[in-house]
Amino acid sequence: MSQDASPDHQRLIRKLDVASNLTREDRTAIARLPLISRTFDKGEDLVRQGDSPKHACLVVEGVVCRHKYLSRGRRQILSIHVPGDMPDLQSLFLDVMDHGLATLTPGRAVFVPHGALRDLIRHSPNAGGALWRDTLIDASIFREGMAGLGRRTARERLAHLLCELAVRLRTLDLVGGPRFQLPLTQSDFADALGLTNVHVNRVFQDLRREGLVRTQGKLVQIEDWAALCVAGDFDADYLHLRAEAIPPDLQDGAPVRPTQGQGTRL
Amino acid sequence: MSQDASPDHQRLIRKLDVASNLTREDRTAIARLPLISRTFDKGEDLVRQGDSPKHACLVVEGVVCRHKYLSRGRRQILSIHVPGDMPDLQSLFLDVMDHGLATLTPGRAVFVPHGALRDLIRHSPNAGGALWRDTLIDASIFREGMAGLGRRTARERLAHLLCELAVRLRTLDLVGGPRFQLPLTQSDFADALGLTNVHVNRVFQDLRREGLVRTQGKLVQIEDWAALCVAGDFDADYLHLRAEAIPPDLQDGAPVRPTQGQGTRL
DNA sequence: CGTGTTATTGACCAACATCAAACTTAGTGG
DNA sequence: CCACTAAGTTTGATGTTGGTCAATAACACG
Repeated sequence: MSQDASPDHQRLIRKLDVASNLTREDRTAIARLPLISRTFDKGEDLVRQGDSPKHACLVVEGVVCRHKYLSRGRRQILSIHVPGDMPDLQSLFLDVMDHGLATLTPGRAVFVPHGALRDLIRHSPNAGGALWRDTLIDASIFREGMAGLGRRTARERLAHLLCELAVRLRTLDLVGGPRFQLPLTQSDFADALGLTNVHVNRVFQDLRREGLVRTQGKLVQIEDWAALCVAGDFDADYLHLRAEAIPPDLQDGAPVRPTQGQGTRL
Repeated sequence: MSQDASPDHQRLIRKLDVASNLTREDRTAIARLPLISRTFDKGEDLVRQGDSPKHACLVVEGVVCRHKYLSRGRRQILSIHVPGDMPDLQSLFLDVMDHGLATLTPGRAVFVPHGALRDLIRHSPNAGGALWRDTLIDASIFREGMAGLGRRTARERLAHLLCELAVRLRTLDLVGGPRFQLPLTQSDFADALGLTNVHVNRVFQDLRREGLVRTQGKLVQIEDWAALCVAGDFDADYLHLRAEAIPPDLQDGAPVRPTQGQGTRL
């Protein structure tokens, strides 16, 4: 790890390290990024649809989501972000935000000027690759989200989301074990899963009754990791984690999906 | 346009030009990419989930889709690709395919070795940026897809998809006007929209009855662009097209969505 | 202790799925 | 040019998941 990196820089380094290999030089360069810190209440907008931000946002405390509003007040949460994530990195190349960024809990974010990121990319192509790769993993998570919203049942969707969050929190060292806690409301889950809060509530009751999870208020604890993976049809491949970054306690449990083909086709 | 670029190269240049500004040098560099051509029947796999391709695929004829298979034979089409698209560009940085690539019609694709693309990125950072931007627009389309699958009705989803395809085909000069033809089956639409073919059929009948579209066999013609945009809650912003690339005949009709904020927030 | 948020419950409903059959259309070969 | 076939479209009857609405209960926080 870089010796002189601030805790906020460390978060970013750790995040990129989970999916890409960073050199010592990359870390040093990242540690030099200027960061502008700002705290947020729950439910605040960090960036709004239609904005043209000049900074990229790095979450350092709390939970943030990307979301879209549709006609008739409908809302879809596109992704949920935890400390280390850069949820609007795409703004570096896409001038106008096609979605908004909002907090789901109180928290803190730091903002990196686009110019500084461009310099980083220019001078450290490898770190630039890590950033590109991060945006590609983002897209992969969206794809998995599409598959879920399009074809999975409510129960599968909820179980799958819980599995995903468990893995992501765990790989970022944000929680101690497969039992993690996440302060989201059932309405938040509903907006993320394309369901209503009422139905999310009922599905949560099912999962509790079957002993897969436990909830206390807004906190969720996974009780039976393997069963939850099965219930959610969960396979972590789409997160594209480096093998070394996957915590051992989460490595099995993911059902082996029948691979449809091996080897490269020209 | 580059003088010495092959028609296949031209397709790619045109595609990147729709969203990014390419310099003359970029075009020349792109025109030098080695391409390996291959024709395909309908329903063939170009790349499979789990593969680790060493080439990126550029569609030059026909229609291709990215898709995922889930348990119990369920399938979700993630995106539909037309000539000019590079549907697995992400494989440049993500080693293992988290989804498959298959043809929906007979067609032809050319394959670009990853090495050649890496060279291009290294020597033409601007062209590299255009590629990165292309993958980011990809992600934006996924986000819009998530919002649709999660929160839009069957009717809105179908209308929206037709609008999107119309704009993309039009900006790539693949069709002459807002009335375009697309040889997809209703089952293809169903897999893309998270519906059943039966229900897609019924929604198509509604749209025809109301005079929004016309179908003959597998061909779809848009009859009332403005009304279809309204029916699909369609706003092309998420495609992140350069203003100059938007064909005039499609510029209006998209409903103005109330912007929720202006200006950059720090 | 009050007040606003979140969770829970129940009755009822709508959109879309399922299943199965019939009908069209586009090719294909004789 | 016609019969044959396979793929795709259309229709109807029926079932299920999850939505809607509205009220109540449980918390959390000042």
